[in-house]
Amino acid sequence: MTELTDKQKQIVEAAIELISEKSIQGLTIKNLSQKIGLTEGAIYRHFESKLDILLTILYSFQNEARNLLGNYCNSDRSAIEMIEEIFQHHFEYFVDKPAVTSVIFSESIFQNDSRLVKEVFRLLEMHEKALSCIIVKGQETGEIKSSIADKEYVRIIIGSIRYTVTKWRLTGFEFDLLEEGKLMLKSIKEILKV
Amino acid sequence: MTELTDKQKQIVEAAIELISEKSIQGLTIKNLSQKIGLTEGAIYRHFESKLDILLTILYSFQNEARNLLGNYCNSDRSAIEMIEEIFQHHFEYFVDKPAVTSVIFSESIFQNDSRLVKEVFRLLEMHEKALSCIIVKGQETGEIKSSIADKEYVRIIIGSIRYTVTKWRLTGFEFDLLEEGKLMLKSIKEILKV
DNA sequence: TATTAGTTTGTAAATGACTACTTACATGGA
DNA sequence: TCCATGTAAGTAGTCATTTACAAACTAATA
Repeated sequence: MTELTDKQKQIVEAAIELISEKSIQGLTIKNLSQKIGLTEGAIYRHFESKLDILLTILYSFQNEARNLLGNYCNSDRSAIEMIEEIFQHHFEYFVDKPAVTSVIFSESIFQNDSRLVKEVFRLLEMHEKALSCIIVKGQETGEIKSSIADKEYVRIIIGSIRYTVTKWRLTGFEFDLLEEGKLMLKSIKEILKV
Repeated sequence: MTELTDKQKQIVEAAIELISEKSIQGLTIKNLSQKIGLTEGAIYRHFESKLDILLTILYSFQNEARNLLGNYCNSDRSAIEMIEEIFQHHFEYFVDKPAVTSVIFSESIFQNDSRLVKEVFRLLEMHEKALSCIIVKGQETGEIKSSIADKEYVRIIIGSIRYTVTKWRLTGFEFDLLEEGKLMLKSIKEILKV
């Protein structure tokens, strides 16, 4: 978990792009080295193995999620406002870096290694916990309807986002994800309110 | 789109299991032939290519979906009752054939071929259309709340199911999917009702 | 300041295992 | 006899990874 060197960051970024372009089969050491303009051997000066690269990708996503989600639950702001903010941040992030969605919404590409599956799962759990905490607080303050359990809200919110982004990816990023996100947020708010 | 021979069905089934066990990388002609107890060449007596096998898998899912979903929209039954039935059928089917979920909820494994992506997308659209039609009818009869658009309901329902099944798969099918499905259905009904 | 030694980062070429698929040949039933 | 179905052994290519070797930069030393 030490800091990454500039070269390592460059490799990780190229790896994410490769997965996005040609799915996990496109992530080969050869493709990777060509994208960066090095030979294959050079990659191994910066990472022990291909698995090491994939784990590094997942760790970096975990870090970003930790930084973003870490403080919401201790805040006293409006629950719905915070959910709105998380929505907006995520969709803007996806539009900015579409390649990332190919990695974090395609867990099955990691299925062949249990360590990778474990880290993908951890990433999901971080999001679930943060959302759940916000919702429970909103239910306590009476801001969010209590007849539906927090876990059910989490399922609906994360499920809807994932499905929308998956379709966006499958259609080649052709529709306006931000617009779609606004529509989704509107109906989620309708469902949350008392 | 002709009927499949028994041997072809056997190969398709083995292919689905292989994908489930070791992800798409596990689906090799060698693994496939070993699973069936033949040599690699024999596979090519029944399918032209590996792509042909994958397309056949998707076509068979499309057929099943067509058979199941085809008649709901012309029916005059209660919309919520029909949605309940679709829920139940899907979850029972998944519990019965867990390997299938690894294929139909992991579109990214087909990303490397545009023909495969197209057929995956078709499968998604069949489900969306059927659900949408049921919901619109339910809204017309006043059975379902109209303040949320049918497309939004579809997003929530399909998204929630997909997310739940994905987690079920990632955790090695360890929790009770039928039980989880009941919880989900309860909250979806809460959201649908006027 | 110039030289040396050590470390980092690169290359080119090879390794052995695996990939989808093909070929020439064999068998067994209609 | 012929056709469907099988086999064994190949093809040509790709895969992750390793090896031996060469620059290039750092830092200490003469």
